[in-house]
Amino acid sequence: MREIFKIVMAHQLSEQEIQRREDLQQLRELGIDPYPAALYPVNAKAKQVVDEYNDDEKNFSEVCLAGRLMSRRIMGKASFAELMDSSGRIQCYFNRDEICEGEDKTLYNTVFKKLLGIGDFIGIKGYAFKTQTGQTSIHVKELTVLAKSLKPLPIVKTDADGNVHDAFNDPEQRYRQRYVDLLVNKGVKDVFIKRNKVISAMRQFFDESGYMEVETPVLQPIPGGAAARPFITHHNALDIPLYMRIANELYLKRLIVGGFDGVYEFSRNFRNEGMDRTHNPEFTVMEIYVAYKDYNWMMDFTEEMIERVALAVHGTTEVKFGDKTLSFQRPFKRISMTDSIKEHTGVDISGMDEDGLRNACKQLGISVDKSMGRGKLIDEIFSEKCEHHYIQPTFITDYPKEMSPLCKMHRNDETLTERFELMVNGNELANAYSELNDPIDQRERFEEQLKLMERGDDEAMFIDQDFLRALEYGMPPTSGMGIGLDRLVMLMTNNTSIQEVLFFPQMRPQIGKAKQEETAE
RNA sequence: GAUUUGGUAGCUCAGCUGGUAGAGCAUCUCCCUUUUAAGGAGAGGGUCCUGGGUUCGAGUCCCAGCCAAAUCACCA
Repeated sequence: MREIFKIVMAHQLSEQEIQRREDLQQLRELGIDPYPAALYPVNAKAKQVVDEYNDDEKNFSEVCLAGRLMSRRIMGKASFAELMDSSGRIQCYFNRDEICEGEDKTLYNTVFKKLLGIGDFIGIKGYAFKTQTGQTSIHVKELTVLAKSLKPLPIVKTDADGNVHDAFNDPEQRYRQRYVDLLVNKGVKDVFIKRNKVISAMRQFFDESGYMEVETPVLQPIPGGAAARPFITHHNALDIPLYMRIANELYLKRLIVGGFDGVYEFSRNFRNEGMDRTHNPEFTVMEIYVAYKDYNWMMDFTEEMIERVALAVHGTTEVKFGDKTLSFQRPFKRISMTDSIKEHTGVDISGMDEDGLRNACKQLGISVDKSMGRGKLIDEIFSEKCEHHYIQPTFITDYPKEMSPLCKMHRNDETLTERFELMVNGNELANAYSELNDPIDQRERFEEQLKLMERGDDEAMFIDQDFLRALEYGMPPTSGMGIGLDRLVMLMTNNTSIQEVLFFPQMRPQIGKAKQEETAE
């Protein structure tokens, strides 16, 4: 904290920042509070006026708007300016003798022309009209300073042909100062509005279906439900280590044991692993568990959910992604993992043992190591040779048992599990099971994970004794599904970087200057 | 973690084989009552990411470091 504060203090003010501080002081000297406390009685939005103003009706005859001043064209006693509020921008016309009715022209000549600048919040009262060039504008009768801005905003302009001039496009600055990015770059806000639509569409679908949104612990004594490296923290009063959740699966299943028919959670998960364009240390997964269902039912349910999401965001099931068009119209293609591998490699893995698989991998040019068990080997073949073929939404079903320690054994084949993953654009989007509810089988699966851990697989799962105790009380047949929300939003917003769909992606702190300060102390 | 590319004014970017730091927008001053990516004219503004080195001289060349992006490896 202190280090960050020092960076701010050490920062030297630029010419423009000094100018703005002087303007601020002068406003105060004129008796104008640059940060007034009183509410401002806004009665319209910029977009509303632009969309709904009618020159014949002369509606919006007493309009009151507030927002940031985003551009000014000052021409002597008359000026045009752009006001931006949450809905968009509208042009405003200022006339010296109309905003200053008496002899004193200070409000126009000094306050508006000299002391206000781009980025400042102002309030205006006036009436809507159309200029000679036909642009809907506000004829301003009254101007109020609402908040002074001390830093110059980047000026991004779009011309008549849609070309963007002087874009604020350095990704580092855009992510570190997302507030600026949101203000000046068109389309950034849209991504997050779409993200919100994705979430609402899912929530609405689940609620309509009668399932309940729940909250489960983020701080967990045993990080379970997935194979990943957790963040470790410490609770002082209890004097125990705690882990930030890597998944919420085991807690949601405890709630099914506790008698709920269906529970879901938008779960912020944390994994202490690498970062790249598809991985942020914290990310969001939606998980849902429904009693008395199986994975076949869940495939139908997932299809419907995704179709509804696409419709909510785009109004159609056809979604452009890069140079592809993805179709989220039901039903999606379904293929078993064994058939998929057969189709793309010609190898039939059914009944093959660990050595056979290891040889198959070698023949296919896939590198293997000693820690890999049967499941991991099959997974390697699939991800190397098959996964990238599935561009359109496709369910891959019936994964090998060793890869799925929380999943129920397949009803027709003991070496498989009742699991599916949904592949879109060559990547995994969702993952679902007929959940394992046999407590003795579950204990054995955990013990196998323990062996994998001993062989050097650092992703193997920990044994959660309390979860096993819950299963021993009895869990009904249940199907569960998890979907990577950030990944889904990426697909729905045509983004290839997770940072574009998170407001504040994780960044390494900038400390260069602070270090110098510290050594000087 | 590896490789590649980049970091110059508030923003976007030039800056050649090493020789006084440049442009557009923004800012400031002056002029101007319906303009529109930018009304007209003029002026000011720099820790060239940081620290070393080579050199008479480094934004430029070399070394180390910091930050970011892209590609690859691992995970969702």
